[in-house]
Amino acid sequence: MRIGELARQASVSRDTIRFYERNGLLSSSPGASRTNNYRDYPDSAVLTLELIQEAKAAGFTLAELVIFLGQIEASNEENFDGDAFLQEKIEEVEAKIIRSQKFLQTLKLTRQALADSP
Amino acid sequence: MRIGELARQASVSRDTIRFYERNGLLSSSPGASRTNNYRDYPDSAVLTLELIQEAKAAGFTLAELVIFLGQIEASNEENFDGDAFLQEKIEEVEAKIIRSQKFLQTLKLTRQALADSP
DNA sequence: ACAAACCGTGGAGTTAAGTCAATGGTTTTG
DNA sequence: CAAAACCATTGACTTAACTCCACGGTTTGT
Repeated sequence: MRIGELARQASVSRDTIRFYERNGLLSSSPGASRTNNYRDYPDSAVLTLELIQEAKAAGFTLAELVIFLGQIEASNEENFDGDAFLQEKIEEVEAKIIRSQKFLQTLKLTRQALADSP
Repeated sequence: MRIGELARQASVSRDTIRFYERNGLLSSSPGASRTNNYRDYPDSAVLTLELIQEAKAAGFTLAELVIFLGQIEASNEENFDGDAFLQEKIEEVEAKIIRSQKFLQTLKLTRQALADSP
């Protein structure tokens, strides 16, 4: 599919897609046409973009995502130890979720206090 | 307490504290001394800074935090409706936690796949 | 008393993650 | 077949959230 369609399906801008691609988070084939040089994306690119949104929500930077996505690629290659990286990131995300939940609780309590007082 | 001590206790830099204060997330008394103009913070500032870290983990911007902290202040003032704001933010944070958990799951599965394959 | 450690202000610089605009091709559609 | 819609590249711009530096005053430890 072409960039506009991908942008619609994944709810991100075309500029963002090109930006991600420049930074190695996504790739496209050069397109079969030969009269143009439009990017051509596989359907799976939608999933990749969704994964990126999830990762960002979890506090990942794009640089970390590049590593993570590379990890997936390399997972059937030999002697590459991404385990330490993954373990560390898992702990970071867990910690972030805990803090987010604590803050969510604060938000809810505040709302309650506001509702009770006026 | 003075800024350096607060920085240590809350694990943020002095520059960050001054930056937050410039942006209305924190306030200090001018200090009793009269021979200097060192900032003086109440012990509660540590808690405020911790709250800020939680809020950031939950995806709040500092601008949103200014509103939220103002909301707390205003909670015993009359006819101010922060409820809509709070409700919206609660939903955003809940959504963000869900996405983070999805991504956490992906991280764990990836780690498992990496452990199983080599 | 004097060096080390601390504090203040002002302003410049940095990084991440986009976003926008200009220019010029290509495809689709009425 | 022309207008509308799409695409590419380049490079400048933006915003948030810091971070650093220079300068000069203050406190504290020895």
